[in-house]
Amino acid sequence: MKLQHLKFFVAVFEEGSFSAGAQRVNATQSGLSMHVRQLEDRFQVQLLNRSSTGVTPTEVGKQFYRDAVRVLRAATEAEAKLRALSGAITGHITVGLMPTFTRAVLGPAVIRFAADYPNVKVSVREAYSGELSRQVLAGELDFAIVPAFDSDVRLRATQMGTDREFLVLSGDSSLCDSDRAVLSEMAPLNLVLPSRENARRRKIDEYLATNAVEIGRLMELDSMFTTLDLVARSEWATILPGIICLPDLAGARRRVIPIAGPELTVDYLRIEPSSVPLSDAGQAFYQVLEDELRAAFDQLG
Amino acid sequence: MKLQHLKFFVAVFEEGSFSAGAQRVNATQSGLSMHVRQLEDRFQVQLLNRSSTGVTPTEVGKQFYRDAVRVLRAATEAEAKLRALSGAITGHITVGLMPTFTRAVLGPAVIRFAADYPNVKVSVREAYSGELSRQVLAGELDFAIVPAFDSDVRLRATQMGTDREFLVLSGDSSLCDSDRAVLSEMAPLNLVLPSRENARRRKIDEYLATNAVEIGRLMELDSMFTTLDLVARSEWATILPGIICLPDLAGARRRVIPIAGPELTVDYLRIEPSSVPLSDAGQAFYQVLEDELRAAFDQLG
DNA sequence: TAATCACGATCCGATTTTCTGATATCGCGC
DNA sequence: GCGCGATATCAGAAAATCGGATCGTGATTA
Repeated sequence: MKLQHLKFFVAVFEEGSFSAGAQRVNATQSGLSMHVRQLEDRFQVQLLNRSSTGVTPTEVGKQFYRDAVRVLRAATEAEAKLRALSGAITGHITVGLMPTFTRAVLGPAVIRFAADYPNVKVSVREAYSGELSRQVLAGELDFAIVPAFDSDVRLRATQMGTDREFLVLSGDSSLCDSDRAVLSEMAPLNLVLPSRENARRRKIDEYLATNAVEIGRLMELDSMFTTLDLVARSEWATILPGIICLPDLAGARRRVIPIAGPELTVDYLRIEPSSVPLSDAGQAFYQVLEDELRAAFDQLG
Repeated sequence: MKLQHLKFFVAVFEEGSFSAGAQRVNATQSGLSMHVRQLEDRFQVQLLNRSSTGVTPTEVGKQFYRDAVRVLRAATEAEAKLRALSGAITGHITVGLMPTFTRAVLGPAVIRFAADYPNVKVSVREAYSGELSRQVLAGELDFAIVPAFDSDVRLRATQMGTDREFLVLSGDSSLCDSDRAVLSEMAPLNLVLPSRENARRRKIDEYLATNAVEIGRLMELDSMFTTLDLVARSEWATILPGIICLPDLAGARRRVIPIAGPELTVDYLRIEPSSVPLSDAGQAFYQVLEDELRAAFDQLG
């Protein structure tokens, strides 16, 4: 089995088509067909069900996909580190992160990055999404991670992952005793939320409206730490993405309950100027961030 | 970069020689030379220092080695699972484990194995090493994991890993307040140890003798659970391998202190009849065990 | 000091694998 | 029944891999 087999299979799997997969990896459709068939023949399994409209994975195919991406991830990481150690990756990158990232993801990421890429200097700016996209447009940042994307042709956006939002209460609050928070069925909440300039806020407002959630009092607070502190020691509640709740999951100061019926989610996007490609150093740092984000998701389950 | 590059590099690295590495992977010396050189050229790094007596890795080479084995491990695991899912791996295997393994490693291992290899039935027998090697010789076990190896031509042994031994005391004992236990400098200990038939015991006796450790009273107990219970609620102490201490590291009932000055270690070996090759199912189960052992080592640090 | 030995680097021809582009085939909707 | 969009198949070209022979180089030995 070669890496090529895995790479091609993953491309077909993700695109749902041999032809589309071939485009993505700059190869021919027949090449991919052969490779996947070789895998199936060698191991005597069916990975994909072919039809004239494309392909759908079998159960075995889905499981193998997970293993395949793990292998590919490890391989590209090994390559990246080697390139870094050769001193080829160097420079100074400046990235912007939404406050969510700076609590649970940034810490481990910078530690690993500093060790693996000794020749790269990193500067991190923290701000909300509007300000971040402005800075990216102004060329002040190599890239930024933002929760939502106000489409702009001058920006290129790539999806990084999807997180769930959680209801956060003080540890001794009696407002909710279930392990899923159905907001529309709860007593009117006193909510602390970020201001309307915040991209997440807009999505939350929409959710509250469409799901007929009753709100008691509303406080606007654009400081993450103050919000967390306030929630811990009062009956005020707030709504936060999963990755920022991680440190609270174990502790007792705050209770963290997934929002259900229906779920409320946040998408994390990377945005960068569409005119200039991301530097090697920037890509490397993004890789590490993404990796840590994935690790955080795994902890959330 | 291809898997072949990694496989060849790892072979050369571990054997410390191109020629020896070539033998191991059934290839020619020139082939390995080319592959490693390609890696070095492509990434502009020096991985190995060549001399006429063999090769020694550079710092970069050592780091890359770690990444390389991670990739290869992931790849072989993916292959194994695929083979398993095809239903090709089937049968009934019987393995023998020393009691150490049944506490921290066996649990996770059987859960994973049952999920990944639905067509294989596993039976586990628990016994001390002498009894286990007898059963392997009698053909009653596919393989066994034992702490030491009384060389016997009818058995093939492969090293699985090396673990440290720890001194285990009750949680409120005052016998040792350091985070390393230097036995020769401590007050005479009351020790609970397995009987002399146990292979670990022989190594412990040797250690106590050569390091002039003073022993107070000695109790022989061949039951792991009774030993743990006794230690928790009395001033008796015992000596146990790291992986069996894992569940105690967090708790307060027992204190677990690494033995130092010098270290005391255990080697885990897999033994099987040298006349018959290990079945695919047996190899698969061993892989999972090894993987969990490695995970346990990682937790020990 | 010279012969020997063990090892890695390099070269070249034979072989095998891999990739492509064209063509055949299939299933579905119209 | 026909055309569209999809995959499978095939044969030739290109590329890589492999293996044996040869050369250079240190360390060791007589």
